[in-house]
Amino acid sequence: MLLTRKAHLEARARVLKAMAHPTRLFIVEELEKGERCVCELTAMIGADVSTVSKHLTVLKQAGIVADDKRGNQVFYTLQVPCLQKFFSCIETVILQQAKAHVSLIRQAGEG
Amino acid sequence: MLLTRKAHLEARARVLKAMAHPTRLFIVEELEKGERCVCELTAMIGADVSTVSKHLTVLKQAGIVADDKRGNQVFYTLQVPCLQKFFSCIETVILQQAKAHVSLIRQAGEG
DNA sequence: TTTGTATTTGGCTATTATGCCAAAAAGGCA
DNA sequence: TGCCTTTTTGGCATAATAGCCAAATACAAA
Repeated sequence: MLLTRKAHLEARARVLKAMAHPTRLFIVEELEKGERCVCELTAMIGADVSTVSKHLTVLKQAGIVADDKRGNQVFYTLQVPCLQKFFSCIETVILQQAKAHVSLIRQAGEG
Repeated sequence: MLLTRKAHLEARARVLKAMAHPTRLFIVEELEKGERCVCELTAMIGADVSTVSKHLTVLKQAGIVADDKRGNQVFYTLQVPCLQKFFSCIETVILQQAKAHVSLIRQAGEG
């Protein structure tokens, strides 16, 4: 074993944490289509360039994306090959949550 | 579509964020083996009961676990059926990260 | 060199997360 | 009822995160 259990849990948590932001999830989804430079992502996201740059740094430090400087632009690419099954798991949670909310609303209506 | 894209990204981020902590990942892994009461989890984790209880609340609000009160104990169960493929994806990121670190160390040694 | 574009970094503030202790709540049992 | 166990909640201190602006850096082109 390369990692103790605690270290392994911490490593997993770091990766999850890096993904756990709407803007960073957007970036990840966008990069699934192909590489994008910071300016393209910034235009799509509509936040300050510095904010987008910092989000990209978070993803990069987690090993989720890689960067490639060409000219005065920096292109980012996805380094994770398995996002589809990753997110299909999260979808089940979201669906369950939605169902639970509906149940609560119905209960409230009945009460 | 039930959710707009932004709302959907936020929903995904909420689920990921709820998982993005070593202690909560530990709880999730433990609950894969079966239901556990708060006192059992607390004994294994070695933090204050109130801390563990708050972590469980986070997981519950994200729809990842459910609770069942029996007597004066509360048992928690996992509500996510697909963790194995979920984590196998994260593992690839962790492995890539580890390889990247090794490369950096080698480069430093050569320099 | 000078200017312009693209990106990162520093600094600041506001918000949120974490973990402990103390106290409250809820149930079991004498 | 009174006491014990289990769990949650409130409060607090500390730390981390997010977003913006301004400044620095890097490269290209005139």
